[in-house]
Amino acid sequence: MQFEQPPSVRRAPTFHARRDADACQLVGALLPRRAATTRQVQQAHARLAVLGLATARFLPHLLAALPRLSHPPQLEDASSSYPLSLFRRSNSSSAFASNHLLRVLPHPLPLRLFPGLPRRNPHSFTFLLASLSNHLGAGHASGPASSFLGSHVHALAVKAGAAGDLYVRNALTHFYGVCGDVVAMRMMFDELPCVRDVVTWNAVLSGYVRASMVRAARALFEEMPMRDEVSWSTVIGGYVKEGELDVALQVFKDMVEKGVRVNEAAVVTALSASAQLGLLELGRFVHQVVRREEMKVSVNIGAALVDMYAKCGCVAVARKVFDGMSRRDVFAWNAMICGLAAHGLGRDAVELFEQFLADGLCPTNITFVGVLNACSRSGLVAEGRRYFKLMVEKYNVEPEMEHYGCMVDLLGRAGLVLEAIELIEGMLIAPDPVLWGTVLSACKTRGLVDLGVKIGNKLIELEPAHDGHYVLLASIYAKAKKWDEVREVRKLMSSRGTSKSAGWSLMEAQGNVHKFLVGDMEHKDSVQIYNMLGMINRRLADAGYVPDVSSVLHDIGDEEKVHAIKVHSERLAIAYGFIVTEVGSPIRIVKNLQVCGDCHEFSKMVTKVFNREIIVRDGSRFHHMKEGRCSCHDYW
DNA sequence: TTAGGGTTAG
Repeated sequence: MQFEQPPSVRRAPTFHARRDADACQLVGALLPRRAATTRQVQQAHARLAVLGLATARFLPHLLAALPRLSHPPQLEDASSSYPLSLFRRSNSSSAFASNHLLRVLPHPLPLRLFPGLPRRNPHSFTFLLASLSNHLGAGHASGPASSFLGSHVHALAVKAGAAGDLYVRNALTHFYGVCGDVVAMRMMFDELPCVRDVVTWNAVLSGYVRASMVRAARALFEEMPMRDEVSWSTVIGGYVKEGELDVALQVFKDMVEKGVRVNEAAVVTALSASAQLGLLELGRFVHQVVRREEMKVSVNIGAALVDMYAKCGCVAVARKVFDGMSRRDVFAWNAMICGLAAHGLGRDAVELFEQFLADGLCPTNITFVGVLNACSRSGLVAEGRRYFKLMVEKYNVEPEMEHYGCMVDLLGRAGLVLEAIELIEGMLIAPDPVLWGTVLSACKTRGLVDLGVKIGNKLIELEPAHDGHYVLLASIYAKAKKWDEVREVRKLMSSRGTSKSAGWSLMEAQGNVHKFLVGDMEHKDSVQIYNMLGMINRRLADAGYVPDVSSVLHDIGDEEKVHAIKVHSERLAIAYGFIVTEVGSPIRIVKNLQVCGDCHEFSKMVTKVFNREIIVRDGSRFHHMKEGRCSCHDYW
């Protein structure tokens, strides 16, 4: 890209930068304060040219302001080869331009260019290592080969006398951590204890977290002579990564209580933990911290809030946060689209997706998971087919197992079971048995006993340790009232040593989380809970509710089946909700498994008879029950 | 110049 100067400007008095700092300041004044885009840097370049300042002294500062390229430069593409042209026209007597070229170019160019760079300094190793770490951290192959690359750079640094530099050592420590080479990382760390700062400690901490060694990370965290907000957020992120969500939130609370400045990463990870738990009070606590600390609701925090509110049952609040965001990235859109889908608001999700496309944004594989899931939940067959085609043909997104999962579910639920089977059989990748499980589930809802039995037996043969297959097959038999067969399946299941995983329900009340199991007598208020449940049952019976026992798999008499159903964890949670929540406020429950057919009927009836709203998050979706109806339209 | 984070079907 050439910047010709008009003659009138060429005669204008020229600004002479006495020092590099002046040049840096002037270029800085032409750019946004943070994270400029290539386009913005080019605009600043044009203005410099107009001022007659597009010189070797100024250009390196433009290079320094450029974002990293994600693809190797193409010479015919002005914006991607722009860093190279800036570099060529820069002052080659300093390492500054070389270092920023290393930062901007994607792997493997920095590694290739490094030996031939006209000027280098100890910092150059840091830039090179950061480029390698970024590449590996973005999910590209790591392991012994990459670690070897690190030792190669390490050797070069030793030869250049830069290996003692704190920044270089930190970058090396981080690099080994990214490769997963914990031993090499630890050697770097242990070698020169005198050359350490908080970044060194944080690099090791993150190495342990990456290697899923959260215990080692915690031990190191306790041992650290200095900590900053990055140390805290790394530990919180580590616990979230390992699924220790309650510990993650406890560490976040400690961070707040100790008065450590809460940063964006800590908030985002704590929100993610609350979202995964589905516990609204915890999520609200994190949101309150954001407000109290007067933190800016950035794009990342906004997206995390949308996700949290959606996953904690407040899809309307999620939408409010989403609509109020001044800038939204694809993460925010994805969270909102997936959130609407999970709440059974398929048409809203599809509408939002259309708006997303109309705004000219590029959908990712996850956007399509969300929109296909929305179609499947709301029975939008034609739309689902159209988006699946669009995904492949227009957006070049390779269908992954998740997308097939949505499509198989979409077709199966709509009764197009044979088409679903055809789709699986025509797949280019080996189908996950889970897809057959989805078909099996469709056989159950559609009452296709023969096909279901065939697929169920095949699945049990394929994965004998998977309890879900036995459960589904048994419930297909149960629905057809074939109790002998139900007994057979259960016998087979227990002889193979598998058993239905225990279901539980959670309820938040007064800052505590209450967990219930089926027939649970552990709760301190058990007597009251069972009394309340008895009262609810009597009122429902008066209103004409008759239990449907077909979802109970035990080979016991009808009366006992009724009893087993009566004490499902969800009902205990509802009864407890009647005791501890205010009259008129909704009862929110989080379950690990899918809600059973009869509990679903029971809960709907409760909302009608007692005029209470019940919101259940089960293993995969939300049920908003009100006035005897559910947002899932009994379609789940 | 180095360290930390969010969205995913059944």
